[in-house]
Formats: sequence, structure tokens, C-alpha cells
Amino acid sequence: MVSISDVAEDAGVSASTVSYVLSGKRSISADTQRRVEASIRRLNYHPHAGARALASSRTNVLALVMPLRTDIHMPAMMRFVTSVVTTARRHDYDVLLLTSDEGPAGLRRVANSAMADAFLVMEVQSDDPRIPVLRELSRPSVLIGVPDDPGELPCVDLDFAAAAKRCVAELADAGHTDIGLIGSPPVVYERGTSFAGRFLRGFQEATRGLNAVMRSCAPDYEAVGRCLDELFAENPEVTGLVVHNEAALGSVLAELRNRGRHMPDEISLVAVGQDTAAHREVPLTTVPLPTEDMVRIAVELAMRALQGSSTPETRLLTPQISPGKSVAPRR
Amino acid sequence: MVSISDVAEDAGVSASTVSYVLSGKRSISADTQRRVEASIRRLNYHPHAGARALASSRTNVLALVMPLRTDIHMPAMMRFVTSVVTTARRHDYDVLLLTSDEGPAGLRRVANSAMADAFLVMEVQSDDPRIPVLRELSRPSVLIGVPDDPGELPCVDLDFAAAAKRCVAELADAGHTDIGLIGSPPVVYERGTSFAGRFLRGFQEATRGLNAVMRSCAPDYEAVGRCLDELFAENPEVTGLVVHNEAALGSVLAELRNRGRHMPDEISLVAVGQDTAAHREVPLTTVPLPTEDMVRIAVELAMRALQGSSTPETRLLTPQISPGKSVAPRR
DNA sequence: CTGAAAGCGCTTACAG
DNA sequence: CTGAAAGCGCTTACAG
Repeated sequence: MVSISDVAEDAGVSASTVSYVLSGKRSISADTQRRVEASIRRLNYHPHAGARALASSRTNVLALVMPLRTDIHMPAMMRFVTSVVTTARRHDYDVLLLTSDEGPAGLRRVANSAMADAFLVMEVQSDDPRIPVLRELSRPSVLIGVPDDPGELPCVDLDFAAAAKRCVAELADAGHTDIGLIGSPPVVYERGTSFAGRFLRGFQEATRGLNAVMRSCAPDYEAVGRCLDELFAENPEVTGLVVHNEAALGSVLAELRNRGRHMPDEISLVAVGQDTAAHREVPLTTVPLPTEDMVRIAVELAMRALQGSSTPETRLLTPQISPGKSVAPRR
Repeated sequence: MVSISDVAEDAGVSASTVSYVLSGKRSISADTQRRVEASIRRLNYHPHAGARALASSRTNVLALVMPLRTDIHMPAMMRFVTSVVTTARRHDYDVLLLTSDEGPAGLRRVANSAMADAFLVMEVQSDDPRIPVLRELSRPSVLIGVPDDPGELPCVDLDFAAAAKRCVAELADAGHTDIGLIGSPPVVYERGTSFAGRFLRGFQEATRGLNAVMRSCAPDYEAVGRCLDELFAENPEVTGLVVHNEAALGSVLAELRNRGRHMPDEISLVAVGQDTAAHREVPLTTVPLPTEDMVRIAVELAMRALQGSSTPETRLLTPQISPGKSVAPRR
């Protein structure tokens, strides 16, 4: 391994000068700078991460805590994960991947063994058991999702209440008065996953004065069929559908077709999520999850917390609608 | 931060003794052992990862290199990633996540700065440009996927040629003589992604003496429709379908239904992959990707390489068939 | 603008 | 069975 003293020797300077060239923490003469940089390149020098962490108490590693549940929509998660890696790299950070299944002990282990400088936590629930643990850690963390009581922890999320309102408005504006919601699976509400509850409350508020009906829906084919049957049984007049359940979306579309409800002229639909909105028979009107923006903000909040200039804040992103052809005026 | 000397003081021993208790590298009296372990627990001590890496030249970190392409089936990738994390933890390893988009420089950076002990590389292509880089690194790597010339690098993959044969056999055994393959998207073949080519060759071999027809198929709705039209135009007698394209599977099923080809009595189908096999209207007969097994073996190969006892080998897993209700005897 | 040196927290020969 | 000490490769006051 090439070490800093190899570079120093090669460039004819001291090790500390090499270090300062790398960090830019003190001014260096143009000539020295040039020689050191040349040596670094020539020797293909990379500072030893462990040595650096030991000396500086900085790892330049972000720990990403992902849920290990299987009832989560995989493509959405994967987008988050890749986005975190590419965003972190822009700040010269690498990403250590943790699953929640090691529990609180895993978080403590990584924090106390100085493997990461900060934590990014995905899929935060209303009453997330990880929150008290994160709070007592010696390192900052940023929540993706909003718990009931974030305390001092910064949070980022889509404003799901506003998203629900946006979906309903899109349908109401087209004249629909009888609107159904295909929501997340029951287990998601039971667990108190924060975004599901916030979306539901937004939906309920937005449909005041309209005829609203809601079904929580597991993603499997049979459950989706049952949900639709029940929903239309409760209110046969439903002509507008909001789907907040990416995993079930494919089955919902198939089952509507099976039931002969043609989209958009017989049933209008707005979906939350984006996965293959463009790849459908009828391009969907969607409220996409702004993954990139959420991750960018989350990483920025983490960087700010690491600089010590952090004021805890909850950032709710305003939902945007992406128009497709799945909403038509009510006939 | 609690350091090893804090523990040593608390337990009334030297720091080296604490270290040896932790590593088990020399025998310790029962009494000392007990006292040290008690102190470790009481003080909630976790060794500083950087210091440990510096002193031992071991990080206990595995770097997982994932592709950044968007044409990859996200759920399958996510399963890999989570599986790698949980499997690595069983070996007391953590996982650093890298994307291929940093290129060769990214691999060199991580290897030379001693951020990881070994590399696990996903989605390896036939002529993967990362292979020469991996070979010159000072650290071992394991490929998930089989390139044309793995050289000294150990590989793990499903035996995709055998998988194709297994699929065809399932249909042929049911009396089908006209068999179609819905393959991966054109871009996957163009890129020379290894598994796609091996599957195709297996399919071609297995269908000798039968009437075979093949279409490479993008996952979007229109492309799937076109593929099916072309496929049935080329051979209207096709009654058996092999689908090696998880992303397109949903659309294939929808389009078969749209065309009035009822499964399984009018069209039999075998799919490679597993994602929601059980959640379909008709449960699918599938050849699942043995993700867990592949990852377990990949991690074991990495561990063995780190112990120096590595003989480079290519491990091709035998495909299993998981019976559903999507294959019926030819009428 | 630059260097010599202490110190970060471990592991591991060396010694007994 | 155990300890004292060197050394891993950095960063950063301290000094000039």
C-alpha cells in the first residue's frame, strides 16, 4: 500500500504538507501543490480510510438503514437506495447499508465503532421503535418519513396529505363526485406507517362533501378483486379512483379491465407512485414520489448536521401531478 | 468514546488482554475472560473500526458493486442487495454499497483506501469492463454472473442454459411442440449480459426437433403487444410460452388475456423469476432465481478468498422448477 | 508557507 | 496465562 510518507518522499515534502494539500486546510505554495499532486497521481495514492477516521474522527461514510420487511414496494426502495449512493458520492461520502433487523444493537454497533458519521433512516413509522435509539446515539440521523414525534430529528417526506388532496382535486375537477381510494395493505396501517395514515387523512378531508369510499388492499390478485368488489358494492356510482398502493396497481388495472370498466371513460384513475406509469395501456395520471429530491434533501440535512449547523426541521415536499390519460370528465 | 484502555482499566487487565479476549487468538483464564466481558458489556464497548483496520489491515467490510442501469428488474436487484447484507452480517461483515457508475476509479479508490476487504460484483456481463480492473486490485472479488473469461475470479450464477432446458422440458412433457420464448429486452442481448445469452442458447438446444420461435422484448406495454403479435404471426401454432423477462411478465399475461388466449388451456406458460408468481390470477409455473443460495455461496467464496484458501471456481446452480397451474397438456 | 511530533485506538510480535 | 511496547497511516496543534 502506498502511504502518505511515500508521497511525501516522492514530492520532497513532509507528510503533513501532503495531508494539507489533500484537505486544503492551509495555504500551500503553487509549486509544492503541483509537485504533491503529481506524486499522488504517479503513485496512485489513496489515503487509508481507517487511519484517516482514527486521526480525524470522520469516516466520510453514511449509514443507510433500510427496512427488512417484505411488504414494501421493492422498486421504490431500490430507487431510494441507488439515489442515496449517487447523492452521497457527490458529497464525497460512501454508503454503508444496514437492515433494521439487527435492531437497536446494530445501530449502536455502527455508531459506537465509528463506522459511519451519520444515519439515514428509510420507511419511518409513526411510532418507530428506532427513534429513541437514534436519539441517544452520538451521531446525527435524518429520517425519511415523518413519525408522530420526531423530536430533534430532521425529517424529509412527500406531503402525503397534500398528495391525497391533489389526487382528489384532479378527479373532482373532472366532475367526479363519487370517489374511491385503494389504499395500502392493512398491515401498513396497522403498523402505523406514517405516510399511509397521512394520505388517508388528506383523502378524508378532501372528499368532504363528496361521496368517498376507501379500501385497504393487500397486493395479491385475489385481495385486489375483493377490494374492488366491496368498493363498488358500497357505492356503485364510483367513477373516480385514487390508488395509493404501487404493488397492487397492476392488479387493479387488470381487474378493472376484467370487470369491463374501461379507463378513462367509465372509470378515471389517479395513482401515487411512478413506477411504470408510462408503460401502461393507458398512460396514468400520477402523483410521483419525488425520490431524488427527498434523497437530495436528506443527504443535505445530514451534511449540515455533521457541520454542526443543524436546526432540526421537517421538510414536506409539495406533490406535483404528472398528467396522463387516465382521467376523463364524468359522463 | 469508550476505548480499549477504558475496558482494560475497568477489568484490571492490559489492553492487549482485552484485544485477545475479543479475538480469541490466545488462551485466557476463565476469570479474566469473565471480567473483561463484563466490562465490555457494562461500558458498552465497541472497538473503533478504523483503528482496528489500521492495525490489522482488515475492515470486515464487503463492497457490493451494483449496476446503475435502469433496465434491470428492480425487485430482483433489491432481493440481492438485502440478501447480501443479511448474509454478510452472519459472517460478521458489513456492506459498503457502490454503483458501477463511478467506474474503475471507484473500485480502485475503495480498494486502495482500504475501505473494504473484498468485492461482490452484481450483474456481470459477458465481456465486463470491470473484470480487468478487479483482477488488478489487491483485494479478492467474487462475480455474480459468469463472464466469457472469468480468469482467476470466482463466479456464482444460476445455470441459465439448464434453466431454459428445464422450462422447455416442462412444456414438451405436456405435449407442446410449438414453443415460443419471450426473452430479455434487446438492449440486454446487445450488451452481452451473460445470463441472457446462456438462456437463449439453452433454449435453442432444448427446442431442437421442436418448432421454436423467439422474441426479444422491451418491458413496456406496446413492445410486449408487438412481440406477441410477431411471435404468433411467425408461428400461429404456438401453445407453449417461456418467459425470461420478469419486467415484461405482467404485460405478457395481460396481453394474452386481451387476445383471448386463456391460460393454461389455450396457452401454457413457464416463467423464469419468482416475483409475484403466487399473486397471479393463475399461479405460475416458474423456475425461480435462487437468490439466497447464490448470495450465500458468493459470500462464502469471498470469505474463503480472504482466508487465502481460494481455488477460483465457477459455481452454476441447478435450476429447480416450482409448479403452478399455468401449464396444461396440449389439446 | 512548511516541518517535526504527538496522538487517534487498535493488533501483534516479543518477553516473561 | 499476561503485559509493555512498537507500529499501522493518518490529522492537527505547535513552532518557526
